Amino acid sequence: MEHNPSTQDPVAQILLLEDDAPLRERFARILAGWPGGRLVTACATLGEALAALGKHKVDLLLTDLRLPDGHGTEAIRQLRRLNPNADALVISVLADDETVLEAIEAGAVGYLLKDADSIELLEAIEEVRAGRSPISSSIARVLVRRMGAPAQNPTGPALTPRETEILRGIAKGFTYAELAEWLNISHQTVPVHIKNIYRKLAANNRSEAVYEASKRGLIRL
Amino acid sequence: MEHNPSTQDPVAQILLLEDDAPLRERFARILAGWPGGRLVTACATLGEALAALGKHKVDLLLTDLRLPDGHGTEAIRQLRRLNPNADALVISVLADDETVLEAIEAGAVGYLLKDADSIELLEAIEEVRAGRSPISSSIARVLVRRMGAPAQNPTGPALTPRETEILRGIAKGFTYAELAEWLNISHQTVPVHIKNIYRKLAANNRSEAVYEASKRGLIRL
DNA sequence: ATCAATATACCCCATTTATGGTATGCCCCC
DNA sequence: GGGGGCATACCATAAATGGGGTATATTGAT
Repeated sequence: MEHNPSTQDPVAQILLLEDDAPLRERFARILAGWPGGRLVTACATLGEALAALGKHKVDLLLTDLRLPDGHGTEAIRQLRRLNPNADALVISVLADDETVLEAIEAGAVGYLLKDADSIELLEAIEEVRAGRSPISSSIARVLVRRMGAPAQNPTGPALTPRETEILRGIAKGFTYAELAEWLNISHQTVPVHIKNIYRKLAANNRSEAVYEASKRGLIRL
Repeated sequence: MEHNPSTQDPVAQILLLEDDAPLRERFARILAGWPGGRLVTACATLGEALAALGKHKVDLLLTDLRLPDGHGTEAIRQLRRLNPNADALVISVLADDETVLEAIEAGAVGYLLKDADSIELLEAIEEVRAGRSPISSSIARVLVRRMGAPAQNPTGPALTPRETEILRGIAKGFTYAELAEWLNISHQTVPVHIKNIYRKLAANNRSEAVYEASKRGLIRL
């Protein structure tokens, strides 16, 4: 994640999307007194935000997720369609896996949980602008759980080392013959392992096996 | 990630693994004056740590990654083999994707970058014990980049909507016939799309296509 | 000492894929 | 109004795969 100061506007054009009026105004006040960015608009609804995104160049979107007329991820998606270099920072009370993952997938690079200790908004914005990802620790846990240690908690039957090797080979598109040569075994033995893999993964063919194994964290792509 | 106070020892048994003597001692001193945990041992090498893990019950591992005789992820793996409920918190200067992902995969739930502002060790430990994931923002960016918005930054040639649909079907193991029925098109048309997919992804068969597409973020598994 | 799991090897055959063509209708953009 | 990209459809054939057997050697655990 290179940062090129020449293409990076030193003063960020900020769009704020937050339906709670007191909070929105609080954020707006904080931003008003901050030289690092300019608040383009403060919106209370998704509709307003989508309209505003069409009218103004926005570098940074600060957004809530649960909105009266839709979901903040829509604003994130629209932002990144219009300007792939723009960043989105989520500020939400929602912390369930699905919501968090959807926001990250939509393109959010930061995610602050709206709770407890007052949010260090400007600090987080600076982090984002510097190419880092400020994320509340509860939210980070979702990502860690999602990415991490699936090898320790395999969902179904475990694959033997040999099977894992072969599975990796399959994922890379090797044919039976190539796998046999690669592993220095008979081209007759390869399908045996593969059949066992299919049984364990409840798959019926190569691509489904790759899909299943990847979903279960047995291989990393 | 439920937290059950009854099975959670209120006083964490902590193993510290850090090869840099001054830092190790600094951490040890911090832990010594902290009622929330007990420092079982402070190790300087992977070997010592692996031995210590065999001898003592450890709830929390604080570890560096680059060690004179190996990699801290090995200690994490060993820890989690012995006690799947134990947590690992990485403290390292390393921030490259591969290192970070390997540590998370090994089972680390927190990752503090050893830099700049003095590490808030106790705060981070408390976060970990509370089931959260303290992660430095530079490190979090690695996770976000890995999980997020690849659809916005497709690496190679883009797939058409139809191709994407078919690719998803392939990943799920559908045959040509099933795909044709699913999409209500001729079973003759399916291979045409698939050929185009192969060309765009530089793949030669189904599993390689799934592998490539997943790596490029064109599909999410 | 035995059993279970793993890895190895071979055979057969129906089904599925991969690859090469050619061709038409649609829609959008310049 | 023509060009480009997309989706559609068909044909033919060689290669690869999937599923069914059976069998042996090794190894680690009981």
